[in-house]
Amino acid sequence: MERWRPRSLRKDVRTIGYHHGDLRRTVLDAAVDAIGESGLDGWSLRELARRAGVSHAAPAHHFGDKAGLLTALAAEGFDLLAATLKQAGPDFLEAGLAYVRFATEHPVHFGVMFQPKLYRADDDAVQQARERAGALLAQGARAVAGSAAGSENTARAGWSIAHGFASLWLAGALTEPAGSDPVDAARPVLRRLLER
Amino acid sequence: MERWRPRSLRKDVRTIGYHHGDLRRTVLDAAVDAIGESGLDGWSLRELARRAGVSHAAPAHHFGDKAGLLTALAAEGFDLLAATLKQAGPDFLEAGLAYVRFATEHPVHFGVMFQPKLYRADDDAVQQARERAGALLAQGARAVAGSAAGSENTARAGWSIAHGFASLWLAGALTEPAGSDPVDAARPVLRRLLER
DNA sequence: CCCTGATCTAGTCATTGACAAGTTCGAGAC
DNA sequence: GTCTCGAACTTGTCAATGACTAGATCAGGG
Repeated sequence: MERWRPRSLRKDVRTIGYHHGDLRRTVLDAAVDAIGESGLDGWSLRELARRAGVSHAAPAHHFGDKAGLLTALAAEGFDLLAATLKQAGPDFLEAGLAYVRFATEHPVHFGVMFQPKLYRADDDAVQQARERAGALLAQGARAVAGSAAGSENTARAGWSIAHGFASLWLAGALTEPAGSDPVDAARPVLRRLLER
Repeated sequence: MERWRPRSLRKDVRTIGYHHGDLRRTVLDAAVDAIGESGLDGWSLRELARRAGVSHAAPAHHFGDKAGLLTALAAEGFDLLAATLKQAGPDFLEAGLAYVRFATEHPVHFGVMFQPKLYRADDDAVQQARERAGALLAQGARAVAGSAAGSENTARAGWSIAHGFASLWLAGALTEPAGSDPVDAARPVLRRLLER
């Protein structure tokens, strides 16, 4: 976009000089935007660099390579999910709705998180964040399972129905309930696991 | 791999001459293999061409571009899903298990199908195949929903739990039930939607 | 025998991911 | 104040890729 200028002339504009200030954050946000617009294939590290106004190799310093950037995205996603679940509390229905809310509010993170082949799933930050979110998920699952026999399967059922609804919604497969709020649409569906 | 040879010398090996015979099928299969091995990013049209032993531009003739190939894959996937559901019959549990079986037996197709941004979802072949599969899905859903009020939501719950279980299994998120058969693992989970 | 359309080859160009080497800059040591 | 050092970023480069164009080959019908 903007032509390169000598350092001295650039200093005046914010802190955008040789040191960007928070390039990592900026590139990460640009990636979310780009992927959200064009899908998981419609972006490149170089494009993100252009959006951020830095050289084509700058992002590599922070993320190494493309997989590294997606790894960071996944880790951030699990952290966001953990935060959302924590806020929802231990009730199953609330946890499930929070899960759906997270997925629809952060569709790019959600999409990356559950495609381990896209990133380095064995990364430390990812694993730790995943465990934090997993613990909170288990908590919500226990609420519906109680301590009855087969509680494992009930927990899996809870996770599956929330995850499935969110995935199908994001895929545009549930167009019939119209463009209403996904969380409202999810409520009566998730309830089916409780009532009968 | 193999050097180019005049037509006369190549004819002896199968029907691999200027006309491959069934390049479309071959490339499609190669794509499934490649994506299965390296994920949705780890393949290229040129690599598929090399695997098939044709020039780097040959696949483009059949699919146009990368998205065209994935479009063909998605259409094939919906057809395969329809066939699997048809075989399972109208019972909800059987349909759900068939859904899971399809996803785990054709993980690449499944993964592509529900990421519309990767391909041309408005393609005719895709839409028709999607509708065929959708009709059979609705049939299985009706089995659990009956004609009660809120049957729409019950149907969505059925689809969600099957889709969610399949997705999580493929993502490696359900490692705890060990490497057992995914369909066996799904049975008690799907049942939770029926019993209580 | 030739014509036509489908299939595939060959050549090209801008773009990309990844890497190597050099430059700038901030912060702490002295 | 100056020196040093490491982190942040730039510049340059290369093989690989997607997409496009033009041309070659082949099969079948007239």
